Amino acid sequence: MSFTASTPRKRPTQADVARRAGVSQAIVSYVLNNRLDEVAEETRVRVLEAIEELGYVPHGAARSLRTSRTMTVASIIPDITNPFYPELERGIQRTAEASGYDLVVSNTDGDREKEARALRGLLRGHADGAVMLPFHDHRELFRTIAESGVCLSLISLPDPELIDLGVDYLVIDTSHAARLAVTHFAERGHSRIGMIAGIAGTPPSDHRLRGFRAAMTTHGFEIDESLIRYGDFQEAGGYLAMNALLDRTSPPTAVFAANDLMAIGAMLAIRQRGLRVPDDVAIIGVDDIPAARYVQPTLTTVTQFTEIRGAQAAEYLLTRLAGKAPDIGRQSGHRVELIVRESA
Amino acid sequence: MSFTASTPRKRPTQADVARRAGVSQAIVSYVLNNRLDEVAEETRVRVLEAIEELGYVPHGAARSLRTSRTMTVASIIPDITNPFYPELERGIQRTAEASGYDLVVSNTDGDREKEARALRGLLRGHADGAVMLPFHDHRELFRTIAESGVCLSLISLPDPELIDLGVDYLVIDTSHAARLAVTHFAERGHSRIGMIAGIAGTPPSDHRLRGFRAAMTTHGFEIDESLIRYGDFQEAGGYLAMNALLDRTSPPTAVFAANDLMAIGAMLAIRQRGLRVPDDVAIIGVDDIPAARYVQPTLTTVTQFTEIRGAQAAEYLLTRLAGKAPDIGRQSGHRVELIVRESA
DNA sequence: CATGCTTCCTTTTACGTATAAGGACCAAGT
DNA sequence: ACTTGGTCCTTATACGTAAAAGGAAGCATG
Repeated sequence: MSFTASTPRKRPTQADVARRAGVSQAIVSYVLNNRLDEVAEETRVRVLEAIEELGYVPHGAARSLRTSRTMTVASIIPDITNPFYPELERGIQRTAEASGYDLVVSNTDGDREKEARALRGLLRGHADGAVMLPFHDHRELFRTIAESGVCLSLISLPDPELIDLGVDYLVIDTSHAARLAVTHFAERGHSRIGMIAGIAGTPPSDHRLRGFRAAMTTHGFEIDESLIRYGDFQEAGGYLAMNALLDRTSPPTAVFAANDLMAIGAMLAIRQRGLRVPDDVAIIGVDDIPAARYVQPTLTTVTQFTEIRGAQAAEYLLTRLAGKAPDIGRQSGHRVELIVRESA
Repeated sequence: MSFTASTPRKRPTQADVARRAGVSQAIVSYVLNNRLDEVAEETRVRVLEAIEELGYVPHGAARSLRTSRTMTVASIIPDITNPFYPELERGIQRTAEASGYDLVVSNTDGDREKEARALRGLLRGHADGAVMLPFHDHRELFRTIAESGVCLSLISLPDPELIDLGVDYLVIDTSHAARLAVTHFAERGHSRIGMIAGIAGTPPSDHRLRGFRAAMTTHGFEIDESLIRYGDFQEAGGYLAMNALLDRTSPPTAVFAANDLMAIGAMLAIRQRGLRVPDDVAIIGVDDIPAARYVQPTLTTVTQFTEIRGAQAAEYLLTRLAGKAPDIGRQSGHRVELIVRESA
């Protein structure tokens, strides 16, 4: 194997630029950082020309070693293939880029160990801060991270101790989504209502399940535990869970799914049995993913204003990075809203 | 605003660890890099204990300044909200993580300037290499990047000059996808075939359009230019384009959409007019996104084996980063396959 | 004419790491 | 007794940058 073809021409440094412009390295640094008072206009032009000619580009690692800022923010989310998250992501990215930050995305699959791994990456100084939607409890790690000066903006229920450490929260109690769904079902005369929860133990599933139970009780409906099934937040999980529900001697007339993907999977199972949505079984999901508008029948769902929320979480982070945030973490709730389409 | 609450306890360095363990900083570095021959077992244990006690974590920037390796790879893709890309992404991530690399995702919106910006990020040394699906031509920038020693794995048609510089290619000529679609339509007796292309000038659109024209000619069908419309690769674009097609006095009996999202949008437009798929208009898409299985009717589409392909592109990159690749860039084509469902 | 103030440089330092180079000590070989 | 060689350290250096500190010249001030 010869190495004639690929001669990684070493990239120029400020020192190279300085030599070419006939000044010291410091001057180049001053020019790059716009310390206009430090350098004469004529010199500045000469330096800029040298930069152009050599194609100089600052060395990120060196710069952040010196400044202890990386100008990147991390985004730690469970599953990019679930359409909910890219939308969240897009909101985060839009906001981060507007402030000149790069974005690093880590996909955790909702796996505890992968979440921890991504968080430990923060300790290595990969990013100045992170927006995260955690599936698991990482209080200790969060603590260490916050204490080491990395900013955090979490999309979850707030932890008072972490708030004290300056962690911001976008509170995401989607138990209310369940309430909206059950109320809607009730208004349409349903009382035998089932639920397809998500992965047990994860916040998005647990909150919605809790809200479901509360709402059922409020409306005076009996909660039949056998009408509560669990899925994997994917179409397949909704499909399987729905089939299990339909196999019962008295299946539910309405089902609330913890997210849209599972709702869509559930509708498929219903149709495959020759039943109709919403006449035989009504369905409501959560998230309002783009596909909700394009399935047949179109999906009634609870929107969380996903992209806006991502932007908001990122906004928290960026103001904090800019030093414009209070010492104590902020928190804000969010609106959820039922979008009535054809499925319920 | 007081700063008592947030006292960013400065993170410990190797020097701190060394002090605590009663050795020099160099020894700590040796321990961390497993230079077993350099340090006595007893000392090693003492150092490890000190690391544990202080919660030392290596400083990424310092490390990569020293080693000129960042242990991260970048992934530069047009649109994370299009379900096609997260799947590609997942393949890339799986492969990268298996080799201990972190992944940085940049979303370009297919925008020329954003693509260029992400690429310039590579020059700053953000990553050791990148997997990219470019929408635009960046030959000069690619050249500079490759010459500066950053590895590239591109998902596009190969550029001979860049191949010489060691850029790997996953060739993605989806013109063949169009051929499969047209042939399938022909077998079902269609001859008045339209197409919903994507954003004009982008490779995914142009290739498929070119393939479409070629296939139409092969089958001896007349190409009615007014039956070729352009969309934005989103449902909305497909919806609008299909409406335009249906407004014609003699609409097509079959339509090939450049991707599944537009195909789904097109089906919605058809249904809204009280027409049926595939009886009145047959539809074929490209990508086989998850939703293709869940729309009604289910979508006939051409799969590109997306996740596998992402993994393959990443594989190219990683072997190169490991120094196990030939100087000259590699390239491989890929299989595409028609998946016949209900829409055609 | 000393003094201070500007203006615009240069020199120097530090960030945290990896590693080359050098040194101290001890056992073994001649 | 002196090299020789191994083992296990320490010291020193470089990576590329930002910025503090210092210095030289020119000009105005008293």
